[in-house]
Amino acid sequence: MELDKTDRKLLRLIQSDASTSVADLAEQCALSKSACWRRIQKLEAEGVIRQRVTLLDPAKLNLGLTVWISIRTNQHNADWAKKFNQVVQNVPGVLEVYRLGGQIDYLMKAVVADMHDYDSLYQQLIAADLFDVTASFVMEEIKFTSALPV
Amino acid sequence: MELDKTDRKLLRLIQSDASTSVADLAEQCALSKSACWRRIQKLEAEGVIRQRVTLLDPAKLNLGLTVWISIRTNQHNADWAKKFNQVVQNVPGVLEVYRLGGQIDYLMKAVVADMHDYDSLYQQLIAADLFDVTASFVMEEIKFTSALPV
DNA sequence: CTATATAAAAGAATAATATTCCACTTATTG
DNA sequence: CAATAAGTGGAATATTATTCTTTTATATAG
Repeated sequence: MELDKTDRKLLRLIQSDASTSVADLAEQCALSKSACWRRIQKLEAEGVIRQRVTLLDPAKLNLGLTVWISIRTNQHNADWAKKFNQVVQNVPGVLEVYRLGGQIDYLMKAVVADMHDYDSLYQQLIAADLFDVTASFVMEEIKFTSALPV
Repeated sequence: MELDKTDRKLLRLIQSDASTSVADLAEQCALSKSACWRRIQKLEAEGVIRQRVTLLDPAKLNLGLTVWISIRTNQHNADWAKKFNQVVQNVPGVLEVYRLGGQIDYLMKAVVADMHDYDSLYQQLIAADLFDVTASFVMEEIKFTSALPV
């Protein structure tokens, strides 16, 4: 499962555009169509390639406000964690949740239409019994990519 | 540019799998192939659909450590902002950067192999003259989706 | 060094899918 | 109601993915 230079090039290309044809990829990677195709299959089978997704414009869907929510809790037990998990998985608008090391216990990304919409999301969250919640609203998206450096 | 129920269903489907065939999508949305295809084209033209990307597994690419970096600055001027922008755009491993309202000025997501790798990223960043930098390492990814609620 | 085995490659053949085209239906407007 | 526009489904065509076969390269034993 070692990735050579060609695998990496292939990954770089498909990361930024999942709809490029195998023929195009093959040409750019100096491979035949079939060799290129086999490499892609292999990368999928190995799990290097996880998923092909379509990215939408949040603003066009009336989700113009992105908010980062820092959470601290005083409930460090399995039951609470389970409940918290349940809540965040089921609240639409919550896109990402991370458990962190350090001061902040959890970091969460959510998209909402406006402040009023945020408030209703906030109300849903505190049902999970949080200790300290701090919201920071996104003023500007300076960089946003899903492309890992390969 | 109003989205009806069928558009929304279509968007939900392609958000989680960009490789579904038009025929499959058409069936699931109770449309003919050509009607379905035309809707997709329209959504692309309108900019609702932004991009189709391939998501890779960071761990398989030796990028097993995700870090969230909070930044405060005392340089609130255009020159500094421009320089900061330049730096973050060009450092690979930095995937996302947001300018926030509130205590924290900027929030940044980066992927690295390990602590040593993080240190070298940190060194590159402070070249941009930052006031206060706090790193929080991701212990667990509890939720991670690019699918907006439509 | 050659013979042979193994793996990988290219290119042709086929299957699947996307895209276009056209005849027809359904809504809209004066 | 007629006229027009907009949209639809299904067949025709073009493009692309996938499989298959033949060839080429690579490694290894003798």
